[in-house]
Amino acid sequence: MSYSPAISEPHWQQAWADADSFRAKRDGRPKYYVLEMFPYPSGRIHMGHVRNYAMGDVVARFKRAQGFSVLHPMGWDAFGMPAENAAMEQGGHPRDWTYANIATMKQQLLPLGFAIDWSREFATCDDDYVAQQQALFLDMLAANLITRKSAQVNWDPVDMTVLANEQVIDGKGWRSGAQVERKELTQWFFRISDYSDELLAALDGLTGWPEKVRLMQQNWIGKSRGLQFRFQTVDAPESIAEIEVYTTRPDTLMGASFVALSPDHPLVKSLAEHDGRVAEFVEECRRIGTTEEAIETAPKMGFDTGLKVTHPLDPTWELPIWIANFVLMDYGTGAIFGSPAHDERDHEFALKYGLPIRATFGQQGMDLAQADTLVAKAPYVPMKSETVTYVRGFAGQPDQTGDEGVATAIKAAEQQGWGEGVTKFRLRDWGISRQRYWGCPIPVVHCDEHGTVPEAKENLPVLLPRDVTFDVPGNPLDRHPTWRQATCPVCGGPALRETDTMDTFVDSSWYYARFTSPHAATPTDRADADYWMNVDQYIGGIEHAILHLLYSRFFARAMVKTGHLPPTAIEPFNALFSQGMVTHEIYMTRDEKGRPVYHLPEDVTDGKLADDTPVEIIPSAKMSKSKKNVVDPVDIIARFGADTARWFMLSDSPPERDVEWTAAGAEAASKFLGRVWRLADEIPEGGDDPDLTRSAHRAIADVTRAIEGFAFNKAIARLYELANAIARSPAGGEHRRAVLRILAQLLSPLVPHLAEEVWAKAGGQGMVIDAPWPVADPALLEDDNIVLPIQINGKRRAELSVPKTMTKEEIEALVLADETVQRFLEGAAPKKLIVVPGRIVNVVA
RNA sequence: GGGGGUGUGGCGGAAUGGUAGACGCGACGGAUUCAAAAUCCGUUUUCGCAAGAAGUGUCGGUUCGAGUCCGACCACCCCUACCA
Repeated sequence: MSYSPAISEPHWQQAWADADSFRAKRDGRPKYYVLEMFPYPSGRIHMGHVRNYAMGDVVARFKRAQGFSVLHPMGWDAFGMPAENAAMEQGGHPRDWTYANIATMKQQLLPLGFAIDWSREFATCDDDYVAQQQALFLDMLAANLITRKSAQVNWDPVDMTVLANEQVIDGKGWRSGAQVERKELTQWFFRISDYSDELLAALDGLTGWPEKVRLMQQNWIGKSRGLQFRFQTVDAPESIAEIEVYTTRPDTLMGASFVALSPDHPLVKSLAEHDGRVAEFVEECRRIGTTEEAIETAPKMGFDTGLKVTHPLDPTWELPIWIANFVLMDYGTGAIFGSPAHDERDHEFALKYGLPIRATFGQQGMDLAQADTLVAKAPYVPMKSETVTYVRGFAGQPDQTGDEGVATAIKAAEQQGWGEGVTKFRLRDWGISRQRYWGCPIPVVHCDEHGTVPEAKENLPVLLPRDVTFDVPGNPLDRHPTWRQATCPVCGGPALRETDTMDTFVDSSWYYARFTSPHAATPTDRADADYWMNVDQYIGGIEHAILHLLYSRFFARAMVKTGHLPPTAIEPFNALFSQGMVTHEIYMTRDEKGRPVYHLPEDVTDGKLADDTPVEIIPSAKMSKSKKNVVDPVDIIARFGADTARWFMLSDSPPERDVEWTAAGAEAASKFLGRVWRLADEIPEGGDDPDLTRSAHRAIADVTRAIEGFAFNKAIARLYELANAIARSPAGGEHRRAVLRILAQLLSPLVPHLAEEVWAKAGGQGMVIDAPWPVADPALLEDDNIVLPIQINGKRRAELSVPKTMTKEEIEALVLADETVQRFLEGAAPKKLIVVPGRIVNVVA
């Protein structure tokens, strides 16, 4: 008989299901909530899913064995554009496409044997989830966490929808790849920027998060301290009497040589109405901003309005007002003053348009002429912590650091009453309106009399109409003959429904909370939320380091404010782990025109195709359909079983790093698991082997530590060692069985099906999944005799086997008597003799 | 431009400042076999027959002792980017 995962894996999965082993229960035990980022139902699972969920499963099973009440749920991030795209391309309905994909993927996921509480499963497109998300929306609206404002948005002309800034990559839509246009629309916004400071400050407390992710969030929030003030214009139309600017370098104000407005600035719009050339220039900026290469190489472009402002420190000094393409409307006030001496962009702009370049400071000790020379060809931008000499300063000592210069400049402006120190953030409000069908409808109506009115809670959910088509671009909700017709909850009169749906990031911003009570008639059940929150361990890809995690942190705050989560859940994820990708070599040939043709791994043997054509092997990259370097988990499970896939995904590479899938590695994993099975299948008679007991206890200690430290590759290395030790050991009978039971327990989080087989064969009671995690006996972790390496001048030259209890003096005597040591010493006494008990000896000759 | 990270055998990777290369892959040798697959047992950092010597990107430093700590440099990777 031999190991047959195709039979045993479904058997044990059934046994676990029969025992309802994975249902999360609120009981007296301490709880543990482990969550992996839920998948988008694209249609098939891939190796990345296997790796992600295998890691979560190890944690879930390990904590379960340690006596925790474990919550380990699974769901589907089910709204989003691919469903609509599929409907456009192949016909059909997004809803049908999505639920069919969910069914397929669930059938692919189940054979992996994950310890998931499937009774909590939901999809974000379920009517129930939509209902609770809308209830949450109304509560947030009432709590002033949502606002509606007109905003410049990124418009994707292909998908006919608005994109968030972060969904625009190099000026193109992240899904469609189309050039993004600017467009003004009234949008719904979550007021995340109200929480900028708090979201930033709270990062310090997230000690269970990778430093890297915290840093990325910190940069994204982008806090800066600067001065805000108004320039008075000279002889300008009344509508532009003053221009408000923001600067982080107010200390360079005496080097100002121009004021520049963003092309999107409201003042520019009013100027454009009177001056066709302004309108033309703005138009040109927009064109440049959205053409192919422009983003990288965009030249500085400016337009002199001919208008002037007066300098706040010298009313007789006038500066020209320009419009410049490099000034962003989204940041600060959309207007700046240019100080070319100490800013690269301003310097480039000044050189191009012949504007003056005047230093405000130079290297320490420089006089005015030297400083001006210094900045003539290139700007001087030292670290703000560096001490410089101000030659055109207006506040503080001539010699001070940039930081001091900024602080004293702000102070002076405030004292003189013409400006104030302000803190700005890069983080902007989160626009959630999408002109799409397949998303959660925003539950408001527009009434002629009462304006925009929230839908009444008793009228929820506002569900999507099913009878829609996707034969033309744009939002089918706009075209629907009756869906928009609604009743105003205030006056009962006729009203029109909002046709925008929510950004799908909204759906994933609170699903972790919903899992604590997935069937509650409110967004959460407080008793459940209080018990299960927070997520103790969250696991997912680094690609969500900023958006998803930041939005989730905002939502947790919003849910605390609206009473849906306890205040302790304000940071919802105690610990975060970012796992690496699954990669594979790429196999390529070229067609007659030299274009690359990619080949699937299963079509390549020994670097050749079936017809003997050699393929070019390109180094590993993330598995992707376009490069055809994909391995389908379904095929691997069919061939080797789930445990092999799980084992290989966790072995070799550290979890945070990329892992390369290789056929040889998968086969090796399968071979090892077969070997373990045979070890349990053929248990010889024989006696005890104390060395084996020691090996087992060392393995318990090491594997436990490795799993706790997310070092699954190291846990696996120790399990190889234990299996090898058993194979070599003369132990037999009950002693061998006892050690095999320990092996089964240690294997169970990683390869749970095989572990049950081994447990059963080795005479374990019940199922290994119900056995408490073993604890190592400290007395068995060390040998009575230890091998002490002897270094001479720091190089290992000899070794000494001594009893653990031997004293330092006895060891010293033995070392000096050692043949090798004597040869090196050549009769002389050692300069120094260092004995680190139980560790090492170093002889300094 | 800014920020972060990583450099260890043919490969993936181990090493609380204390025997560098655990464990695995691959390779090589052997056993078993009519033969092969599977399985089992060895060897496998480099140079050297050996004794031995060298060795963790480069150069320096701290230390009895450095892959690990400090400084400079080189290379590669990732993120981010006109943020005033």
